[in-house]
Amino acid sequence: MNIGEVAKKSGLPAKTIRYYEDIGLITPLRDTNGYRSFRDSDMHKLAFLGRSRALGFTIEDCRNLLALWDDQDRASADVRAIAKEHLEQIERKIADLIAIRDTLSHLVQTCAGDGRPDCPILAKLEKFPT
Amino acid sequence: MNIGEVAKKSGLPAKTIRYYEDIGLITPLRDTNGYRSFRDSDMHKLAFLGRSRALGFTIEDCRNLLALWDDQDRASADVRAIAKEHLEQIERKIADLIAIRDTLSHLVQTCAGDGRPDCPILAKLEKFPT
DNA sequence: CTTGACCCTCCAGTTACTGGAAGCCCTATC
DNA sequence: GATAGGGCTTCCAGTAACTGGAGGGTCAAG
Repeated sequence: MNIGEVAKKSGLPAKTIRYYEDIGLITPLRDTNGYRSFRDSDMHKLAFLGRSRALGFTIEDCRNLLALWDDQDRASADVRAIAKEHLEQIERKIADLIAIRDTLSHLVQTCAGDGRPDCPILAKLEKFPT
Repeated sequence: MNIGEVAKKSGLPAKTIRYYEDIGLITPLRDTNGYRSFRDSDMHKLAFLGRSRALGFTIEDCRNLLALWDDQDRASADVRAIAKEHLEQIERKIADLIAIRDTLSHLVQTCAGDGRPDCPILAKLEKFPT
C-alpha cells in the first residue's frame, strides 16, 4: 500500500504518517522507487495511533502503549497506569476549563455588548486578581 | 522598576515579560545602562495580560483586548465578541474532554491492572473505531 | 510525449513560552 | 583595587505535534 491509500484508510494525513515514521513510531518498507510500502501491520499501528491520539494520549504515551501492545508478556497494570495518569490530567484540565468557563460566561452575560465603551469584561481584566 | 521587580509584582516570569516586549505587547523604556525601565502603565498592561492569559485568551486575543482597553471610544460589543468566541471554544473543548474522559474512565475501570496481559484498553485502541 | 496525480525530501512556521550560554552592570566586601 | 554575587542583557535552540510549501522524481493514461 502506498501512503495515499493508507492515509485514506487510517484517516491520518499523509504528512502525519511521514512524521510518525520520522519519529520512529512506524517503519514501513520502501519500494524500489523510494515510495513507502505499508504492510497490514503498519496500517494497524497507524490505526492504533489514530485512536490513541484521538483519546488525547501524547506521542510518548502512544509510543509506550504501542510497545505494550506489541509485548505479549505485558502486564495490564502498565497500560492501566498510563491511562489512569492521562485520565487524571484530563480531569484536571476539565476542572480548569470549567472554572474559566464560569467566569467567562458570567462576564459575557453582564456585558451589554453595544456601542458604549463600558465593559465589565475589561474591568475584570483590569482590576481584579486572577 | 527593573524587570525583576515587575516579575515579582505581576507574577509573570522575566522571560515572559521580555517575550511580551519582543512581540510588541509592551514597550518599556530603557535606562542608560540598557536595563528595561517599567512604568506603572507597563505594569498595568502586564497584569492585564496575566489575567487575560489565565482566562485562556490567546496572545492575539490579548493584543486585541489590550487595544480595546486603551481605546476610550471602544464599543463593548467588540470586547464581548472576543470573549464570546473564546467562551464557545472553551465549551467545545470541555465537551470534547468530557467525551474522552467518559471513554477513558470506563476503560480504566474495566482494566484489571494486574500482571496479566489481557487489557480492555489495548483492545479498544486496537479494534474499535474512534 | 505530455499531463496530472502521486510520491519524495527538506525547510520553515505554528503557540507561547522556557532554558541556557556568553557577557555586561552594580553593589558590597576584603 | 580586585573580586564575588546577583541582576540584567542578547541571542540561539528547544518544546508538541504537526502543517504548508518548494522543488523535484514517478507512474499510468491518452
